[in-house]
Amino acid sequence: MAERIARARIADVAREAGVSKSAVSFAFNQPSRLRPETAQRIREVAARLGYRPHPVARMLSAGQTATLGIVTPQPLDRAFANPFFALFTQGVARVAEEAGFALQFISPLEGSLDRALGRATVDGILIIGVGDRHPEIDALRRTSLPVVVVDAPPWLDRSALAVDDEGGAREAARHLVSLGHRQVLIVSMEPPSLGSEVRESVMARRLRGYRGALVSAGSDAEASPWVVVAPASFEGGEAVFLTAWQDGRRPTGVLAMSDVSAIGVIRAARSVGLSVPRDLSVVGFDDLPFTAFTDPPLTTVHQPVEVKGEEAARMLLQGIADAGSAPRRQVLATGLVIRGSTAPAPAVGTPRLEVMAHA
Amino acid sequence: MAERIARARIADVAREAGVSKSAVSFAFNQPSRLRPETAQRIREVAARLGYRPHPVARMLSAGQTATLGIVTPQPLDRAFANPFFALFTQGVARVAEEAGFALQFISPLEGSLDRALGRATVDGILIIGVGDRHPEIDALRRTSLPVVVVDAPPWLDRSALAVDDEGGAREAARHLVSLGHRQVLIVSMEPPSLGSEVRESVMARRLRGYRGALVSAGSDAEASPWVVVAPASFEGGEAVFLTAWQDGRRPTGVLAMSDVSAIGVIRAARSVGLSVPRDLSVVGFDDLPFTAFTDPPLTTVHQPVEVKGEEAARMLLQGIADAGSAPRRQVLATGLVIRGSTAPAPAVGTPRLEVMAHA
DNA sequence: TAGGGTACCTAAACCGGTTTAATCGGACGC
DNA sequence: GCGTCCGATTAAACCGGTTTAGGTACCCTA
Repeated sequence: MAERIARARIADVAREAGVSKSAVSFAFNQPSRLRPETAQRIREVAARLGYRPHPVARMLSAGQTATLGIVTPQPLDRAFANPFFALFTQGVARVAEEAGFALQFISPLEGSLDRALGRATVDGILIIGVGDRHPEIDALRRTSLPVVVVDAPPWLDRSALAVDDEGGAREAARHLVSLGHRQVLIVSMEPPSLGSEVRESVMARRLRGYRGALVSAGSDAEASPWVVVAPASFEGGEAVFLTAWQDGRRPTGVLAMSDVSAIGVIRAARSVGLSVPRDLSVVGFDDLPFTAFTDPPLTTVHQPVEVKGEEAARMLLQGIADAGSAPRRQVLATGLVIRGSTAPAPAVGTPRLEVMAHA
Repeated sequence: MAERIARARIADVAREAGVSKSAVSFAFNQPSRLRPETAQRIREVAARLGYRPHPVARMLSAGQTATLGIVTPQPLDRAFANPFFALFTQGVARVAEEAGFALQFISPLEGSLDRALGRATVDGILIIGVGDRHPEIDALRRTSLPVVVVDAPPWLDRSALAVDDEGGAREAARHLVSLGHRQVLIVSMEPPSLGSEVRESVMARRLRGYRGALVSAGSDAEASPWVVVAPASFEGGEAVFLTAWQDGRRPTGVLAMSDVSAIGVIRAARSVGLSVPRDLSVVGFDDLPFTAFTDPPLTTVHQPVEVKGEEAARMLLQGIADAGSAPRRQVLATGLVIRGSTAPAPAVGTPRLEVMAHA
């Protein structure tokens, strides 16, 4: 029913107030150019008609949108399935809002990031989780908008922000090694999209860290069949551990590249009768807030996710404000947080039997 | 340095291809109106110049933005602090993307939702968590855009979507009562903004459910000094329980209006030497995915958060597509999920002493 | 009383597209 | 041989604002 009243335009206000369009515009943007009474009268008429300048029109003539775009390689619902992304967004949002910028999410439209980008009304782009071999990387490169690349190798002439993935991963692996673990399963993350090869991605850097520490400890991981891939989600971690278990893998430790998959692994481990951390040690990555409350509390690699979001937003805002500014690069520190999901490796030979007894 | 190349405009392509602006536009939107070779040539020139139609200009003449707006009464970083919001967003995103719509978040700009709304370039608005006494409710009411109100009483002529908050809360309270709890602390949520009175808000409905069950069981809650308010966050729940404890409150059960504050309560309870659920039973609300993995697993009221997002998006899309359609109202079911954070109330008199012994 | 400011307001151009109405040349029918 | 219709293309209007360049009227000064 609700007789949708057509939105009042500037011309309506002008006619009603008996002035020109320009006068109406001035009344709002440069009142000093009008006689006070005139400006006042115009504002009253505008209020009466419920007039609001059309934001799209304003954007068009202003040539800017006051909006930051966050590009993800996955559909948005999948991106938000990892709390990591929400946390990162928090950081971005805090800085963006402070600067009066809105937030828009840009995810592949009908499978195409390129198309999505073409439709995005933003002043700058924040790219997260897109490997440098992403099939549409060229589309992203071509953009004339300011860009900050997060968690990926810096592109030519673009600002980049990352964390010390390799160092954090190495620390995690060393921790397991020092606890006596030699049979270690690495749970990598699913590449964001099919065909996107991994060269300098987050996954690759963490893997290097894990491997470096494991190999130098003489772990079986040097043969590298112990790496499995799963989506960064509870279910992903659960499924991948179960599969590995069925394939006959009997690790005493798991290095997961995300907290959510680590939690999934723990659930799966329990379902096959393993006790964490007695039979199986699990290390996550990210240190999301809830990992301090899980059962057991998760040992994980901390990375400053919110700060990463804040800093990325700041870099981008600067790139927008000062188009000529040189690209900046920044790497934030990571560090292992030891909680309750890791313990000394069980004595060789026993875990399997013990498990059987439990099952 | 990166000599930012000015974006190619339609006029540039037209000049370069030796045709009119209209021809260029047709080449992309109605190629049938052009001779095939002409269209092809124009497209080649466009590709060479890296031309992309300016999305803002397109929006302006098209009169639509293909974007859904999500309005929150709080700054975005605070909204995302509750995983509930990310989960809801997942649902919205799934449906929106499928329909080719982008997502924009609208939060108070410089404290004003009204101003933020005026700047939002969206085709429809999804409002979540805004009570009907919100100071800027009128600004929202006046919007000529299609609106779906989530988790709030329906406004005149607006579609609304909610869950059975009262029923779920009642079930939670009855559960505690049936376990013998009579000293129950209710942890409400902080109202989204100062001065926004609560009449038919989520908080009010849940409170009614809690109280109804408690009062009929003869709990002390009828005097109602046992309701405390906290932000929906880990820290919020933690702080509020500690304060209540210091004020001399000695509940045997806690009914929290969000999972995150419930988890915070559990942490606080432990810090004063209580064991959950032996000394204190805690019930959350929302049933966020991670609550199945907490220590102990959380007993909580399930609400279909993602489905709520999906359904809200669907309702809104329909309102956009069919402006004349009648407003719809929908209420989704809730239900208690009993896990490990609730247990029979400790025998009267003992808990306090036992606690002391622990501390 | 003409020239120069100043205060106030308007006409018109512009932002970058889309769309409707008009133009032009050639093929066709009678 | 002339009117008509059609296909291909363009000019111009439009979306709804902002902004620049004027244009009046009035006052002050020489």
